[in-house]
Amino acid sequence: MAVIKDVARLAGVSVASVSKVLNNAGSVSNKTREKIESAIKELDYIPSTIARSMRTRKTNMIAVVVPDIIDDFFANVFNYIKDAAQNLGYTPILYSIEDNIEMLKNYLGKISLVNFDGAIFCFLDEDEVISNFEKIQMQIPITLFSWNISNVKFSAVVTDVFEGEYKAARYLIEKGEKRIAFVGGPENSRISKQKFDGFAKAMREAGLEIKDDYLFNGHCRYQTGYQAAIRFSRLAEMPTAVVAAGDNFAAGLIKYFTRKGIKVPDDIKVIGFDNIPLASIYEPAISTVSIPIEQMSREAVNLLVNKITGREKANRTIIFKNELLIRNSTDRDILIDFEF
Amino acid sequence: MAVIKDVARLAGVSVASVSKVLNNAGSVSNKTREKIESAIKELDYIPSTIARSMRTRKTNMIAVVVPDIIDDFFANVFNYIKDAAQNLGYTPILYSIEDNIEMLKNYLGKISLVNFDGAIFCFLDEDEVISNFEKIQMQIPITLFSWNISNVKFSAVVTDVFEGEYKAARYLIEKGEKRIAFVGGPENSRISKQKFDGFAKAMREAGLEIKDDYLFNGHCRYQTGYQAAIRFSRLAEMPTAVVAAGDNFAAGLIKYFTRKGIKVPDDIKVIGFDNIPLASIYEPAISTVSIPIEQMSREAVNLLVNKITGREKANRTIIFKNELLIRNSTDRDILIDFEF
DNA sequence: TTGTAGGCGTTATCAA
DNA sequence: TTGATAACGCCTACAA
Repeated sequence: MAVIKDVARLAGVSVASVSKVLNNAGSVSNKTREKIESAIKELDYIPSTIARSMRTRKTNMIAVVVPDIIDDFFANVFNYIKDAAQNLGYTPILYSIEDNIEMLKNYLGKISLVNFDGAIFCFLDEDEVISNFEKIQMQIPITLFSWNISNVKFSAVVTDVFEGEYKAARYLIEKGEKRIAFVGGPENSRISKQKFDGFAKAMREAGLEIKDDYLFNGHCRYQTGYQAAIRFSRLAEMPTAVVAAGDNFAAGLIKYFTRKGIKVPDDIKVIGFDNIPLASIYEPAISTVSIPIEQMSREAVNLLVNKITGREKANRTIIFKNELLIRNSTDRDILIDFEF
Repeated sequence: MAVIKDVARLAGVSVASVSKVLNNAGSVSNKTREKIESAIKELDYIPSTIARSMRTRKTNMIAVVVPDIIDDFFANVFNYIKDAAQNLGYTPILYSIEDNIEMLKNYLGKISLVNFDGAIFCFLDEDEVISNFEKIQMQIPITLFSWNISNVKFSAVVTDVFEGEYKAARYLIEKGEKRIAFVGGPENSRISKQKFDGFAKAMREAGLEIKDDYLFNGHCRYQTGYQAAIRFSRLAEMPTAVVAAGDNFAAGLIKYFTRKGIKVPDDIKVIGFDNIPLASIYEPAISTVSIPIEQMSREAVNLLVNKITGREKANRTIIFKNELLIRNSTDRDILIDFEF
């Protein structure tokens, strides 16, 4: 591996000049620049980003921490973040905590977050770790991708999942449903609680009871929805509608119901959350709450990079609207335009 | 941020001793060790991995390059690789080339793959880039996750997708299908060609014609399958079965057919590939070819790490079997055991 | 416009 | 068992 010194020697100049050409900073005559450039080519020289990082104290890497990368929602979020980051010259490093707060703490505590120029945390602002976040923020900028519309301690892109789930439940209630079940993510996760609270508010307002039997929690996978459906269908009095806090749940629910001859939406309605690609491709297409993850991801990166470069100093929160999308898992006859 | 010098000063020892404790190498008396350890704790000292990398020329990072991270298949592959790598103390860095060979070349050429201790390339051994791979391999070990069972230039975990697709087509032919269509990935991708060739072999052997109208290619997304279904269903003579080179294709196909009242599997049979979680949760459950990605991922990492550590010197290829899984998109009455 | 030299935070060699 | 010190490859005053 050639190093800068080799280039300098071959070009017959000093390392300083080579460095200047590399970073096109400082002044070099055209003649030396050419000599250097051809030496670089000849040697296949690539500057060591490690040595560079050591010297400049920047790595051009950002940490992206998500609850669970197997969940399509976060896979998509990460992908958008990746695109946005790469466009700005940053490499995103993915961390998945697999819905395990201990693992998160572990990352936060011992991982050398120092090696990153910044970090983005997606739906991870649990009370337990907020103080860790503040500590980290003393070292490097962080941005939250979150549900918390009133947070002021961090820069954030947020969408109000409480309100989103409220709208979902409200929709079912207005259609006349009374026995409505809820399938949520891990019980101890903050975002799950937010969604549940939105659901609960709609139920309370309508004077409807929230039965323990109608509640189910688990990782945001098909399986959880499937299991929930098994439980629900064994009840003496089955629910007639389910608010699912994720599209994966919804797909699992529908799968089991359909297998058992329970028709969706005729016998039971199901509504999801997130609007992952699966939601529109599933049959029946899944009604859901859509979150503008592409824009949110892009802005999350912008916010972070602005802080990293010092262009922006104060914390800022950008709020994004979510939207109820009605499809065939709640309404047999809705006609859906597929864009594809 | 405290550095090693601060620790040494606080403990009243030399940096050399601190370093020894950090790497528990060399010999230090218990007394100094204790002093150092408490100094570390007091200062919240974390060694700089950058400086460390600079000195040791190891980063403990491996590059993982996949064709398209939005494809669930590769999201799952990456996740397994991630687990295996982390268990061995390596951080995987994800690169998605988005089915674009130019982007791959770009990564290969200019990216400082030098910063990685090794790299894993997933289904990316196109002829065009093999020579680049060899060049890279002169710098760092690489492992291929591949279809190429007879490769000898690299260490690899492989599964024979040619044979897998052959089995899929064969199955439909044995059920009496004659008008069989094929939906494949990007035309210029090598793995797509392998799959097509497997399909074509079965067709040829059975004396069946491969019509141009029955061929469709695109990125491995739902949309491609959906579009293919549109095309197929407009034909004067529709196919009665489709071999889809990915489960996403299959889901898109089934979606469109079902919407149009074309029954799967009664009117048309569809078979996928990869056995992503979606395949079993879809309704009807999708017949597919299953690849043991968990074991393959683990072994890919093992192979690579063994080379990195020097435990293994020669190239080695491990071959994994794939398996035809019959579900309801080809057979109405098959009863499927869901493990969930 | 060019070059010299110091330092970023480690590890590793070699004396003491 | 300890500690000085020289790298690792790069950037950047500062001097020439």
